[in-house]
Amino acid sequence: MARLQPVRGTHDILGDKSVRFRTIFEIFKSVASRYNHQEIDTPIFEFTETFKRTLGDTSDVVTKEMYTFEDRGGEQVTLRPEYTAGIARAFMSNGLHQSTPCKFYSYGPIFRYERPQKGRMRQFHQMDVEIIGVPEAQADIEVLALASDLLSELGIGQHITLELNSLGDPESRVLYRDALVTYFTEHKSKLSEDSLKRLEKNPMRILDSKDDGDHILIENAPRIGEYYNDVTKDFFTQVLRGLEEIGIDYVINDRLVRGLDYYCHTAFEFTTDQLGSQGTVIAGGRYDGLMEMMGGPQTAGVGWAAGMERLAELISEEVIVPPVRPVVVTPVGENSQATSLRVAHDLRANGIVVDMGYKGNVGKRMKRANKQNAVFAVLIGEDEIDRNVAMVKNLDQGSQEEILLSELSTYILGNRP
RNA sequence: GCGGGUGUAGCUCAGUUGGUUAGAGCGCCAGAUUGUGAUUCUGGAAGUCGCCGGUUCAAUCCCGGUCACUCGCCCCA
Repeated sequence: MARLQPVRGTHDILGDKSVRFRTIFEIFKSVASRYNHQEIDTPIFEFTETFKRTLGDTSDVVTKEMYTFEDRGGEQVTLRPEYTAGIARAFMSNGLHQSTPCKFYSYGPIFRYERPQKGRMRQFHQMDVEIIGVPEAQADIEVLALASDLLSELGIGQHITLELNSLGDPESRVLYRDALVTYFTEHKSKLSEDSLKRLEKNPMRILDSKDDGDHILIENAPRIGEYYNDVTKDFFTQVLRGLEEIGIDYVINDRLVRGLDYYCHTAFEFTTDQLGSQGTVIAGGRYDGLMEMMGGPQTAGVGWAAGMERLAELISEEVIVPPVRPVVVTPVGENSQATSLRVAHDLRANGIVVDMGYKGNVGKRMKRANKQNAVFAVLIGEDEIDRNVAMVKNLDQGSQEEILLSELSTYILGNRP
């Protein structure tokens, strides 16, 4: 047993979990399609450079969380730790500058070497949405609306808060960052150990600190809003107006920052208090600087990623689509095997979900059918074969009646709940 | 990478202040019921008490290590 375990931080998806995943993805697909987003599937691994370049050499993701290895040809490759870089790469590889705007959605596994805990795994799944090539605020609004629609269709909108911030355009952002560094450097002695490190690597992260001592300092720290230039103010206002126009509630959180370097302007998180300390369910923002950072032409982009595992814990039971209940064809006696096989095949050809009672006496097979949550058991014995009928038992009601084989699928299609 | 908790049957968990054959419920298998499920009754299988080492006449229990899970920090979906 010892080694028959999944690798640490990975999980099998089956049974109820699988049903939840399926439901969430179907809803996601339908909402994304309504916004005219197209599906894109990029490889689950890329050259390590692709992520290093975009995430920044000092980010935690790059320094300690990537699954990186050398393949047999000596290439350094990495299992994707996020979606955006891969999609941006695909955008450039396929020369899509010609066909902007590009609106994509995607879904699949993501890998991060982290210490597992509630709501955090080493292999997990994200759904991703991107609009590339639209520098206007309408794209931000649309992408937020898509997220909001998704959450409400999953039946969890009321438990979730949209937190929103503007990181400013590059000019504002640099000014603010400098102001922060100056401020915190003056108060270095009072900063927590973790925040001292942040001061070196990612000063804006200090605003996010959970340390009580830091909180007092943060209270009096410069506010990002004071450093917005006109471009930033105007852009942010457009986003907020747009959200109000379509009735999406938000809370401005000027402490909301981003770990990744390529974000600017809008940054947002949809959060809940129902998942313990990993409360972010969807997160994203605008990344106009990304493509240039990767060596391509300047191209605007905005998008988000949603954590499937986290959504799966929240999704409302009413929304979950249970698997289709089967009809179980049950041969009675050796001589009815062939006919049963033919009947099952025929029902399937008519689009009915059919399973077979494979072995045991009739009692055994009925028990089996019941356990499979079957709607009908179709019993076929020599008796029935002689008269070209089947005994169809309704397992919910306990009633049964003989049906002509030629009318079997019509009967089932017409009488199933 | 750092800190806390847990590890007994397929699942959820009791239990042993160290002492013969380690228990329950659910589930599973079989029978009551050889052409009729869900209820009921009867019986059965199933455990290297996570793994390695130490202490002891004796360890599932105590000690050390290790692995896994879990909660939190860092960080993030």
